[in-house]
Amino acid sequence: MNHWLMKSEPATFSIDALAALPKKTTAWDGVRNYQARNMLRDSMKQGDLAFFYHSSCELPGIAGIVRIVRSGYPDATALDAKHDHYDPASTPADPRWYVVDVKLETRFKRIITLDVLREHAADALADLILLRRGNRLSVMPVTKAQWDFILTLE
DNA sequence: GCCAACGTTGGC
DNA sequence: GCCAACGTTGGC
Repeated sequence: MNHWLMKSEPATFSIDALAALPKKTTAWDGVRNYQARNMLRDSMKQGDLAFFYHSSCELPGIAGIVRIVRSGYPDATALDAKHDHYDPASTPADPRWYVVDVKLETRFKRIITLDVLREHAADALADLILLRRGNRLSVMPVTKAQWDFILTLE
């Protein structure tokens, strides 16, 4: 089983919004970056766990954990001309963008803030992609060691 | 709102 | 295939 971190702007889709859904499950759509797409399409497997990260907000940080409940399949929002995330270059025969389905596993009582994560940037989290300068990747792998360490910060 | 960093686009 | 211009991300 692999571990991941997935970013979302809470103003667009927050962990509370996920918790409010009937089955606490949704397609993680709208990713339009090839590196992230490749992970959604090729690497994320049913049963994997991912941190749900809130970005571009008052308190950036990890808000909880989701489980991947369906591996990669084409992003329908890219095929819908009326949708904000429509991409005319993506077609049903040759889909360009992918989603996975995620289900809420745990909502942390308190966010593990970016500040707290940064406190360990010199040691346990030295290689965490999230903390790399200029990092913009919205879906990224997390090692088991990083995952376990971050859980101790909750 | 600012700005650094980075990915993408398009002219050549 | 290069690279400047542009758009986006995301923290502050």
